[in-house]
Amino acid sequence: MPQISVRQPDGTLEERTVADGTTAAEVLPDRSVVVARVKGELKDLAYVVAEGDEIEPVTVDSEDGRAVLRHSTAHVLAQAVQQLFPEAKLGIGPPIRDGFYYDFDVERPFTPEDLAALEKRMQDIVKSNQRFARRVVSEDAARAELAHEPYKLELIGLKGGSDLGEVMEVGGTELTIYDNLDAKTGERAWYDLCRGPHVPSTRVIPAFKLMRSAAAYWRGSEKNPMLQRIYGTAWETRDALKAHLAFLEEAEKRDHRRLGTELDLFSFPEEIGSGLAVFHPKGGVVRRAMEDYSRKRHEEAGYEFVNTPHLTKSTLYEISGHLDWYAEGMYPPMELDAEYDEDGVLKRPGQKYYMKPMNCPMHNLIFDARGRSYRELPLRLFEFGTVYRYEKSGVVHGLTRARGFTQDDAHIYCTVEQMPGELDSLLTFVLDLLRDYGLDDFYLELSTKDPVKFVGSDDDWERATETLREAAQRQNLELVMDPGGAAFYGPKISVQARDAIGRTWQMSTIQVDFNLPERFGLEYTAADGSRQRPVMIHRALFGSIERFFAVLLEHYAGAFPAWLAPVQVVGIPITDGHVDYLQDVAAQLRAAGIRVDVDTSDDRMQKKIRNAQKQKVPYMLIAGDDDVASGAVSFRFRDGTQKNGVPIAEAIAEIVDAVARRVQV
RNA sequence: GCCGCCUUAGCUCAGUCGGUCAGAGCGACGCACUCGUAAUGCGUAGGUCAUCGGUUCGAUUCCGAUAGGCGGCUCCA
Repeated sequence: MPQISVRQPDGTLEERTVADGTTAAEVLPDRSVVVARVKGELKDLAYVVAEGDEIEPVTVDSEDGRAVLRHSTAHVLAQAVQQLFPEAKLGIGPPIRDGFYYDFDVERPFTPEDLAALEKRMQDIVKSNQRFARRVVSEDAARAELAHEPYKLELIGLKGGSDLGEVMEVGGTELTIYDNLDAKTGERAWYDLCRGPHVPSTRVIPAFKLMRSAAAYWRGSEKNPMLQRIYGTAWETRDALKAHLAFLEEAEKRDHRRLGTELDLFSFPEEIGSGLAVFHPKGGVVRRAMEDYSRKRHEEAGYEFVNTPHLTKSTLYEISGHLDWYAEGMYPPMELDAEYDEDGVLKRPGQKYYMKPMNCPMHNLIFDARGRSYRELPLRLFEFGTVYRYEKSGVVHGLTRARGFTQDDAHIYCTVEQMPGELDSLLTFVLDLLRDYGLDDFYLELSTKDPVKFVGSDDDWERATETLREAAQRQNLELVMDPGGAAFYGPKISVQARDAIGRTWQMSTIQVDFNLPERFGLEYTAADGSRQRPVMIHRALFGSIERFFAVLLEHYAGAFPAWLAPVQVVGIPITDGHVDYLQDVAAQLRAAGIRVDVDTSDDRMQKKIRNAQKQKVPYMLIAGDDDVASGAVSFRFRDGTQKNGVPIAEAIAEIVDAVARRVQV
């Protein structure tokens, strides 16, 4: 008669004595409970409770509950695939954010028709109410049972190995197989190597949908064969599924590539090349507004502005080491100035020139252009520096992953002692500035040394990492660790921002670098006359202007706050007779620095409103006889509300004020 | 780079199982309309159906290559 305690909905523990053989399902009878947490571990509801267990219900609408639900749905998918494609070999099938996937080795890739058929078969399996039954097996028994599943066998071989965090198959201390048992006959319909846990039966899966199929390398390595992956999503209710699909639709509407075309902001002409954007006049205005404000803030914060070329001899990146680490990601070099004699024999070797993938080496040369004093430090060099990186063809993605982009790049040279203070004020500066652009929900990520890809001493790394951690902690923001995520030359803090619909984007990065100052032999003269090596801090707030532009575009769904909007005001006359009146108002607005157009087309007034609305213009100023008579204009805002008969001077003041305060309207 | 899919007028997309099938809406332009808060009407112009090559009596339609795009994987200093 085990004594157990059961966590109640109000959080308290209830002591209970239960009969031998009592299962978690029996102590947690609520139908929304899919698994139990026992001593911190998730267990099937079929788990037989033991003396001293603390049993906590995990409901399907909790984070863990959904993960279990999705994982179980992945099993249902795999069963359906093997029914429809008996030759399919199983890869892995874990839950992921918002859903799950399962990888299969199949003769041919899945088609959309296959997915529809699979979804139907999955529904049948769900309806048939198969029970998920856990069974512990020995390694030999598992090998025998799974002899026809080469990938599963490979996983069994890896059991106990490291970095299997995501692999649901063999995570625990023992190997288990889950059988799917028919509700009526108890016959085994399917089985899979899996550490579990699972929902008690397929009937418990309330809502799911297959999303897409795509290829994926087995175990994530380019060297391995490609499997076909099917992505799906599963939710605790039909409404939750519907809400998720609505979210995806909303995200699609906000896609910056779509808005870029619709709002005439930028394009990627095929003639120029993949990943290379041109900004149209309207996009150019937004971009300039973004840059101007950033420039002003940087000036105020003590940055000095520099400019550097787009091209350089290979020497520079040999010194910096970038050619050793990142040659793959650079545009191939141009060979210049080689001379040959009549016989084609090389007389004078050429020079290799590269498009620059980073600004820092150039800034180092500026630091090194003359002797530096400790009195100059911290020296903050800032540049909107355009760089070119040869991104692999499959990764180029609109403005967020381009081959040419402009970094708002600065390098701060300071003493070791100045570093903590500098990092502290820098982080505050970064977050304040991002808030001014309308992002206000952040968390920080600390990327630490990659044990393989790094240079410099462990001491330096440790000191820099600690300093960054301390600066991060002072911000009172959530801090997430990213072990091994640093660049080769130093640890990094990145600022992650959540946008209006809850997606997170990596924004600013701040990196400490002990390496480049050494490679470039950077020095300053200290107060005691000795030569010292500065520490270098790399930082970009936007990351790239193009990318930040895209993030803001999606964040605002194209409806920029007035200070960023390409057209801030559109004047809409009721009839042609009111055009001159509005032109006069527009001239006054223009004199106040406002970007304003008057719609003089021969469209009807309603059509002009529709056009301005579709262009997401923050202010429509409408004027008809009534307004002219009283020296006023009428506002229409993007949300459809209106404010009529506003005296011109007042209207101008309101708009100018909203722009100056950078508020959303 | 790898796998799959896609590329028809400025945009969004019909269509051709190889043979008057090159279409629509929006946009642009023109004419009429002069109108109070999300589409006035009529008309005109626009495409060698991504490019190159092959199969065929005949290709936008089938095949191949290339370029570009999309979704993933890998990558992202």
